[in-house]
Amino acid sequence: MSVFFHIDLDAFFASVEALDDPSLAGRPIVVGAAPGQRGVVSTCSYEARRFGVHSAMPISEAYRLCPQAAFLPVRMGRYAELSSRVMSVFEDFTPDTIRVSIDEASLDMSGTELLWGVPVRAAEAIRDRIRDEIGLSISVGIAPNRYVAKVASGTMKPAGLVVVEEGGEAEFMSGLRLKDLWGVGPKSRARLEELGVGTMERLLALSRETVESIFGKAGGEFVYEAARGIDPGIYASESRSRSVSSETTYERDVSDVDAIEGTLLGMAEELVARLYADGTISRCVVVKLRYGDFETLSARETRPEPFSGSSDVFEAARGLLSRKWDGRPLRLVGLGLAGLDDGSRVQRSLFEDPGERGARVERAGMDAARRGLGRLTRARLIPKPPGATPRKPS
DNA sequence: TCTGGGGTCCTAGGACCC
DNA sequence: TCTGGGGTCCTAGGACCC
Repeated sequence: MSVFFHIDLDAFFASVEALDDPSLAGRPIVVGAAPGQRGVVSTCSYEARRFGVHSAMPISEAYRLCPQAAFLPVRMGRYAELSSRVMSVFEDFTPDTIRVSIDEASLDMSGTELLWGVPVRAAEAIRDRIRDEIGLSISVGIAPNRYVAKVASGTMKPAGLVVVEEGGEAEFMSGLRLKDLWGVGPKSRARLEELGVGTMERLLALSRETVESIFGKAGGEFVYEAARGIDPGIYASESRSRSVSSETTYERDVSDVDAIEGTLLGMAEELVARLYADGTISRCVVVKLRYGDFETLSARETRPEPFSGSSDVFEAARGLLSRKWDGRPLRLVGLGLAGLDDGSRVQRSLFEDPGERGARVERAGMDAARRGLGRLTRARLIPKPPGATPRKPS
């Protein structure tokens, strides 16, 4: 018999802020952009939610709804630190722990009853340890598969503990609202509603063929199975990341090409450093642009051989920018490296590449930076883009 | 003063090859 | 005049999630 736990940290970023500054406890907390800036709410405390504030809401609106809240910046490093401690508690209970994101994990607890007791007891033990040792609150969903456990964990937040017994998956799902169906977002719901399918009950009445005709083969299969509590395999893929990216929304729209290229160069260096640190390579670069009216487009280039360093990436990005950008002021610029590979097959050609010297110099710079010897920065990065300061990547 | 940033996966069309 | 079918790679865009 299979038993999976899905564990979510409640209002994680906001809870960490309250933990680190007890004077905030019980107050509305909004973590995200500063009021007055361009940006959104990243996470908010339950006290702030009572005012209608929620994740992804424009910060200006959050401020309008709840001006008395504590508005705090995202401190990703601190959250990552606590996240690791939480994950290692999970791993004390089962080595089969998948870290789904910074604030959630999926645990295979099958066959652990002799060690930890029945699932509810085990969940309580985990909850108590996270509370006593770290000071954070969790919600747990327990179910015969990872998908239903995930959905269950979200139905009684905060501090929830929801158990779905073997064989009860379909019934559990049928009692939910359409919006609780993980993987079916606003666009898909709107589509269903146009077709008169506004409830889970109506969705369950549709045949597999009908659902596939609405969402296509893959999407339809997902929705059909998910609605019945059959795990569509949401955590099946391997965890190695397939792309890295960085993007910046300017405080004011920018049309100065030097400023935009300066942003891209900084991103190229950051991304290539991450690739080196992970020992991966990429042959595909993507540039993303967003105009003032929110029109968003992207351009990409795939090469036969991996990029040899950040100048290589930057030059490709510059080419894509000149090809795609029409000169209107940009709200956002982004850079990504896709199709990541561990490089084992192409390692030789990478080292024989003429750009290799540059790459080696760059790696030396990164190593030096890690040893605290300071970082070699290209002159281009030093002057600030006039008229617009890119927000610090966090 | 509306609308972040970092990811994943899917689709659809075109190029190209056999 | 009509004109295969499959497979792979690539590109651009979009939906979704945290």
